[in-house]
Amino acid sequence: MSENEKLTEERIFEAAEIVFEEEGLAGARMQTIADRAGINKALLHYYFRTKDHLFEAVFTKLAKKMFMKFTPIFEKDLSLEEKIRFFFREHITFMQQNPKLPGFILNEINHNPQRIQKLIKNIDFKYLWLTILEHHENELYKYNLTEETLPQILTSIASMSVFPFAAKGILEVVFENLGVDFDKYIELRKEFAADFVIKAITR
Amino acid sequence: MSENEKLTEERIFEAAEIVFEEEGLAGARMQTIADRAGINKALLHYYFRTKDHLFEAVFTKLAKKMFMKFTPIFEKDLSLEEKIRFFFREHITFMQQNPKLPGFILNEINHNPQRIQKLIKNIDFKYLWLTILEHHENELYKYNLTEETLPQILTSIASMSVFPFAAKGILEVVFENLGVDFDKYIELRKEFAADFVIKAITR
DNA sequence: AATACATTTGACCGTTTGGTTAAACCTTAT
DNA sequence: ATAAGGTTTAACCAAACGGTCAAATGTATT
Repeated sequence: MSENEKLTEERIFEAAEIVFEEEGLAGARMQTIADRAGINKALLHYYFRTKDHLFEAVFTKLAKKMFMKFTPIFEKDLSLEEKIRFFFREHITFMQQNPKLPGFILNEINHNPQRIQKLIKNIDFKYLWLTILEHHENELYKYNLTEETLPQILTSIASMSVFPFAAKGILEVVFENLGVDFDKYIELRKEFAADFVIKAITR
Repeated sequence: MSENEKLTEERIFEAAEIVFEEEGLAGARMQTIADRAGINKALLHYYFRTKDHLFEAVFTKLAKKMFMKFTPIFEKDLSLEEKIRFFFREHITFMQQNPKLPGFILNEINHNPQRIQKLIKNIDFKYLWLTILEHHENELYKYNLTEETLPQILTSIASMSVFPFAAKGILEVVFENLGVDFDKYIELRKEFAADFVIKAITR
């Protein structure tokens, strides 16, 4: 019963993750999710009252899954360069396993920015910056890292890893034309992106 | 009459551009487009038979508008460094005027990759590479530019300019927390991105 | 075995959606 | 003036959609 319940709710949730990720909130159909979970459509509403409830649950979990991959880097005891290399390796590997996640999250946030607000509103970015200051005080000059350059540098790092997946649909077509394999390109990117960024920010 | 026809069709098309760009194919409603164009819904189907027809027309125009901004750089008579600076200035300025375009196009292509195929299938990327070889033969070594690094470098350039707009919804919330203004960040990015890339690829 | 309660289903409901139709309207050519 | 043909509209349609309901089924408690 409680065993079975977990199973059913889990099956629904997993089906919803796949369908929402593929079709988006507007494109997803409750019937499709029910079919994929192998259950009646009414049972969907028994566990998650409305489509919005179900989507909210799925989105929150997936968004956290995504952003959680960003923060732990700040806490590691590594040099800045090692942190950058570590980030690209870990983050790109994670996206290899969830290639549709970046596009899904970016799109849904653009369609409804309030959704992300409550997820990251309680993160204190100023504190994060102070942590960097503290841990890497002697490296700041070497990398020309100031409070002013920080937004540019951080978004550059994020873009280098996220963009290839957010633009996967285009890149695969372009690469085919060039005889380049997308998966190999991604594998190479783990190191290329790290080299690229470190070279760019080192004085 | 023919004057009026142009006007009506144009009004519909412009309304459709806005609605599709904001809501996406799945989220857009024909009624919303009709309202925005100030006409009857039936008139929509008189000019563009189906929703898919209308979307196809809008998407093709917008996608071309976007990709057209990429190609002319190859033909300019500038040094590689000047080309990179020129690209970021022009491309980011274009996106400032169409901030929702990148997210829209990326998302729709991910949801239906065939759509982009016929748009860029006839572009010969190998030829583009040969053009670069020819125009910048003596600069290739300086920038460590080879047929193998080209995909990594080109996607890095694209990501540096496109990502901030594709992730606008997230960045605006994060920046608010940091006391950073998105528009000022974008203005600064035109030069930062160029410096960043040139520094990264110069030996 | 009987009660109570949670789970699952098929049938159903009201609304929204993309799309159609027949008639009204407008413009132009004769 | 009127016939002809393109343009615009209100009313309508069938299908798809999110959501509900009462009944059926399963499960644990006494």
